[in-house]
Amino acid sequence: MAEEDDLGAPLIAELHKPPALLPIAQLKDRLLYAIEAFPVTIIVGACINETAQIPQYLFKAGWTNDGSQIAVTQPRRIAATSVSARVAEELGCQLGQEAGYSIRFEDVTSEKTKIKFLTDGLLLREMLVDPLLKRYSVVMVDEAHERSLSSDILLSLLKKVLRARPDLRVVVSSATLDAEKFLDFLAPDDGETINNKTKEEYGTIVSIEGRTHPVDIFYLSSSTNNYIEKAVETVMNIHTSEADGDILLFVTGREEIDDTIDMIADRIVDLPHGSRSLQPLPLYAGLPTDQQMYVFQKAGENVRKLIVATNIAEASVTIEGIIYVVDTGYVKLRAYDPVLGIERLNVVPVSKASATQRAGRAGRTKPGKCYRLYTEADFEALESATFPEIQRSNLAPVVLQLMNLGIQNLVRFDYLSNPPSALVVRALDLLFSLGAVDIHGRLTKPLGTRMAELPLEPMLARTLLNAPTFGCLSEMLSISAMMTLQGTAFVTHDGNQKLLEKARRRFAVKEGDHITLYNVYQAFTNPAVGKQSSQWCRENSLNYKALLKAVSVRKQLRNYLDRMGIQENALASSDAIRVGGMSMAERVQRCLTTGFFAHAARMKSDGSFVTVGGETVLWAHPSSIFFHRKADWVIYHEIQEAKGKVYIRDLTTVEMDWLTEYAPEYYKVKQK
DNA sequence: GAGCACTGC
Repeated sequence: MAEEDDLGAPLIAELHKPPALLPIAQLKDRLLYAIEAFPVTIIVGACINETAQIPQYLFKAGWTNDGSQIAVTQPRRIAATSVSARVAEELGCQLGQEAGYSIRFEDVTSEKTKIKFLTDGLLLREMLVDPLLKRYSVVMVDEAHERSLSSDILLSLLKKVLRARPDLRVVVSSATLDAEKFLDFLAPDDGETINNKTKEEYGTIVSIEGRTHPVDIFYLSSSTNNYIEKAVETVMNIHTSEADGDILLFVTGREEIDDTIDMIADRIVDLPHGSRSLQPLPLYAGLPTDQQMYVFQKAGENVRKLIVATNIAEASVTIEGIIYVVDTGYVKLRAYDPVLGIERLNVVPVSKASATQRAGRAGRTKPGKCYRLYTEADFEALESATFPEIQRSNLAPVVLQLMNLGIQNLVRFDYLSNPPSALVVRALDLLFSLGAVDIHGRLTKPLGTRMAELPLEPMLARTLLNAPTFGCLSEMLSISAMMTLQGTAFVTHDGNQKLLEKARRRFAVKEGDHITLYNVYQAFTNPAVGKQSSQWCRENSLNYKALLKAVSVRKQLRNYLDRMGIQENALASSDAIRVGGMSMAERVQRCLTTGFFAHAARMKSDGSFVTVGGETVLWAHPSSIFFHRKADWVIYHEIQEAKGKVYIRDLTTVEMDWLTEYAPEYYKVKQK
């Protein structure tokens, strides 16, 4: 590997030091002691084994004898279900008995359940009805180092709960590096006490690092300015000179995956006859499930798999048989511009934690090798952990949820990492303009609390809650459910984009994308048309799994509204809105305006759009029916920048008068 | 004119 090549940057090895292993029995005793003695225990370096074992230790040590439960939160549904299944097996019980899981749409628990795995987002929802989490004696937050929005918020709230409940035990599981930060955050400051405990008495760190196979790390001797070319080079070198074992290559997105696979395909042709072949396979979240399956199938005789993946392979998806990891050192991360309200996807260097996680993917079954396409000095210069999501997201949904939990002052809230105040202010502004927050900064009742309860972003929640007034509740339920699919409804089954566009045209209407998606939902669920079948989806370039999800989401939304006592035909509540002779399309268009007035734009003669203030040039996303058609005023669901161009997605035509009619305050201010 | 990193309720 270390030979000079055209790119002038050979890979050099870092000497590998075998880690010391802590005997499992000793680990158990230390953990049980720590959790007994300290309200807060931070566990460093636990992998799947420990995540499954620790709650069982606690269960067997009597932490649920008083009838309470142990909660283990996960950032992803798949982890909650798979780890709970494993624990149930180890306990020798049926899943849903002593061990179970609870995720959105699926509650596999019973009165007997003692160990409950759930997503961190769902535990946050539980806090609405049980703010002190009284049913749990221990809450374990797994994968805290990922710094997801919900696990960060959960830790803030747990910090408060701990002060009110000296009996509660919080266990935070993190991969290396950040342990001190979590402990500092949850424990009292130096010299202070909480429930009569000093910082030293309040929490402890237990380290169980190094239980996987060793992975040799190689770095470049000098940086490269074309990591894709270097990646192709490295992959080919591994393939021709290293022993058996599949390769996992991390790049940043779909386009890079396609490019890389094309380049590899060109190089494969040059391989000598009779040599082992290389099979490149793409893996990214947007890939339809049937195509993702190839990645998990064993390669044929004399074939080496090369999986070219996004970050999905870093933690969400695990592939057996990976011995070699090639890490370009980059990732695509979301950034939110609070001034323009635009989301961006930026390619940025990974964090040390990410790089370590990526390398670890090579050592799951036996010792492996990781090739980092950057220098050791570059690695040392990386941020230790990924920038927390709370510092780079649209915070309107979070702010709404926190207010509904009784948090009044969002600026002074005790965050694990403070979000930039511009993000908080922007969120409050939006919530105010939607009527969820009053002039005093308090959540309104019932509108604000209802919006917070719905599992929808605020603008969509507001729209749905307005639907009865326009006599289009049923339609808006379907549209809301389809919007949660985030553009995944249509899909190419064989890479044929033309078929997809043809299919889209079959459902398209002149009013725009929302009603087009409504037509898709109607057709899919119609017993005489789509019959909720995968076959029909295939024929219409539709994503079967996504549409099934829409059906579930719609049911759930319907349940929420039923519980709120919201039904169709609440027309009498507002005689200002005359919907009598109005077409259903117009009712939906007007209703959408009441939630998305802040996302209004007008098409210019060149086909681009401008916002009301006229400061930004926008383009219809290629998936919109207005990519090709003319329009005047529209509202859009989402705005995102890609490659320097700002795209708006999911557009529906509106009349300018509706904007001032339904949002007079908002447009009065804007026009000054 | 030509495109979503990844999760979650």
